[in-house]
Amino acid sequence: MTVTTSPDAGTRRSRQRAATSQEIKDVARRLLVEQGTAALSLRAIARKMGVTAPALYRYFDGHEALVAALAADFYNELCDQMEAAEAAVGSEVGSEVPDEQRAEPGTVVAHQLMAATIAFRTWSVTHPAEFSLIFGTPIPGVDLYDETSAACVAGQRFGLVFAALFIQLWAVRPFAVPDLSELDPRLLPQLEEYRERGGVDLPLPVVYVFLSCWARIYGLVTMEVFGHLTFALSDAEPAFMTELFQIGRLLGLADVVAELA
Amino acid sequence: MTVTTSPDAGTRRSRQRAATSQEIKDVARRLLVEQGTAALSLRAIARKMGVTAPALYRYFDGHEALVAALAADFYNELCDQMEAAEAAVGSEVGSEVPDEQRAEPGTVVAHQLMAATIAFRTWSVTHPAEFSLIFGTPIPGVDLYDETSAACVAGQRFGLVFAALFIQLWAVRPFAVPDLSELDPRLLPQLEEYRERGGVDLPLPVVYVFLSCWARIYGLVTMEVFGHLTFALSDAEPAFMTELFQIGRLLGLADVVAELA
DNA sequence: ACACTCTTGTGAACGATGTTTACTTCGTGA
DNA sequence: TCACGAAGTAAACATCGTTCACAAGAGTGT
Repeated sequence: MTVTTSPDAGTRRSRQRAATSQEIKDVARRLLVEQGTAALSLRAIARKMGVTAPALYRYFDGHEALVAALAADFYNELCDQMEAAEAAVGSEVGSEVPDEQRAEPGTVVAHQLMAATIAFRTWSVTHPAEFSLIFGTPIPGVDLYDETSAACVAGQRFGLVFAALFIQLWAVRPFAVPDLSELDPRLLPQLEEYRERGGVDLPLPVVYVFLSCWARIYGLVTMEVFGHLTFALSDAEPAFMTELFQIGRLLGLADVVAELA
Repeated sequence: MTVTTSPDAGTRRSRQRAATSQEIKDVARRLLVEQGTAALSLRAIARKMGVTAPALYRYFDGHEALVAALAADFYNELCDQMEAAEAAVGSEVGSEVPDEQRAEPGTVVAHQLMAATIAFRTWSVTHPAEFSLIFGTPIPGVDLYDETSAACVAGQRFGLVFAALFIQLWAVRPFAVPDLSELDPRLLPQLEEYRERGGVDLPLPVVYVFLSCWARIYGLVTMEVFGHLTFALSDAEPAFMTELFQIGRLLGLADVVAELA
């Protein structure tokens, strides 16, 4: 019934079990990618595996549980991609020119933030089905943001990837932010609570700018993936880069933007 | 087979037909709202209407056609709401103070733009199921943005509500926009084509700002409706208003924002 | 008034789906 | 060795969209 999350601990049975569990998710993902959300059916998965549908209930509590597990995996894969892009920039930029010779401090962090954002879009655009599962319309009956859900912690990890870079950037290279008076008074306690609970240790206006930037990126990428931008643009990548650079300028990264453009 | 779009033209049979067609959509919507996307099934609709499922095929080509028709209706309802809000502001503000006495020209248009945007969010938040259908994950098998689809022209109408206000605002009260050099070169021809085909007669940077603003609004509202913002905010309305005002300032409407805040 | 046509609706059926239940088979740990 | 528990199966139930042949009815032309 309950999915044993044991990694590969001993008892060869559990290893077999984990392998089968993984195979189910692999087949499910292949079906999802190749034939769309509608093809993500237990029976189809079972058929592809040469097994009957009820057998899958030994590994997942049902269809929605499997979807939730997939979502968690996708979240983590996306985070991995973003962190990989971040790490790559770190070595590249860092090795080319010693940090002391740079005109501005925090250039590496800025590049990492850009790279992570680009990686977010790249993964999303190249994995539209997976993206839809985690960022699209909530699947009826699947509370992705429920506690006790693996997808929930994965989602929080995702949030922290951006947040950590933002915090670093602010620490090493603060930028202009709106005045507190420009923020809706009712927003402040919410930001305050998020700062504490989410571990985003920043001044409130910076927290707002962070959320605002994330919403801009999310909006643009979501529109692109869902085809809600085709009414205006045939290829959304240039628009994304333009928007990213505009955000960069907003964060006082004009030099980094000029370097990348 | 084909849905007769005749309003209520003569032949009492077609009136009856239109009424039944409307009842189907009404029942479908009630099911959608009360029980979610999954409950939007032909059989459930038929059951509620005291009729068998195949009867519905006399009115709609199938499940996806019904969904597309609903989407078109929702689009139009949303547009109506936005235009109503726009019209209300026009009379209010216009009657209070004669336009010549205002400090800045175009204040009415600015208020209308704000009101329409707020109306967009209000409708979206109070109609999450309907919103999901038109702005969420594309339903597999339903090309909402296919030509020949009623939803397509409704979608274009929606785009024009914002665009028209933007054009008016720019005409009467131009604002600061990014330099052409800040736009990705590959973006320019796309903007140019959209300007012509979409009838958005504006300088290219203004077209970009328009799309950027729309993406920001879309992103924030989508995140709110889909619950992708709950990780940080318990009530997204203050954040929305803050973002809206920030956009207003970006469009040189600091006075209007101050007035509304 | 009659017959004819076209519309509307029905019932049965087909192939899918998720899920539950009882039953079998078989590996593994004591 | 042997019993326990895990893994898998077959059958069944309730759904779903969709198609088909057919019956009843309204509307119409003569």
